[in-house]
Amino acid sequence: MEDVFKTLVTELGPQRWWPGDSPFEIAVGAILTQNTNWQNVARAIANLKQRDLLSPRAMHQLPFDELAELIRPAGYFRLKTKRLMNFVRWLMDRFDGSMDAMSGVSQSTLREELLAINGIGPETADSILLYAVAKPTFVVDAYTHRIAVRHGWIEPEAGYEDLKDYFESRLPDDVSTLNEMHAMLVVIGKRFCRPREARCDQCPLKPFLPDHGPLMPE
DNA sequence: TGCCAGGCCGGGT
DNA sequence: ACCCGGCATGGC
Repeated sequence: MEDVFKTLVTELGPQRWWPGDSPFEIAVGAILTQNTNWQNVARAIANLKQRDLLSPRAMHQLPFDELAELIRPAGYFRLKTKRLMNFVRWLMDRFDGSMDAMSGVSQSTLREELLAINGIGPETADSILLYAVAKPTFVVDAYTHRIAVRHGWIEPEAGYEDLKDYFESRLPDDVSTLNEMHAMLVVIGKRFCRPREARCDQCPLKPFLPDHGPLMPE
């Protein structure tokens, strides 16, 4: 996996993720991008930013319908409005709206608390932990799963925790590595590992394919 | 034109 | 402990 990491860095260069100017913006993006194209999320975030609503306090006071209308481009907008408000309510109650204050709590405790919020699952929680709070955790997503399965690293039935364990046990436990690794896997996924296409000819990770048999689309 | 995008929840087996 | 339908917009 170290070789995979080095290969990706050589091919892609550092990604400097997550796109976003503040920890709160990153957390909002993590919720909005659930099963959604980032381009649509960017629109929603631009709407919020334009009105100076991209802060915990401002969003906390925003009426449901107004928030819903602004994030509409991100899809599932009524659902995501609830999820954003759940998160912001927790952030205000627990940390007085300060994302920075989150780093004073242990990773495992913070993860449990995030998972207890309705609308925040394992990927969103880990994204916030890694990219907004700088806790060393690996983020699993659809690309991670697809790439790992297609390269024969793990069985197709593998769940979130299986994949998380797979990568974490093979990578150093530091924020910058886990950050870059996930970011680079997403780039690879978008570029070379589309669904329905088993052809990974152009993929820089091709040398790391197992030599036992053809690739099956998950 | 359908398929897809950086999931998660709730109800039913 | 899984399995599935629902949730919604915009680009290709």
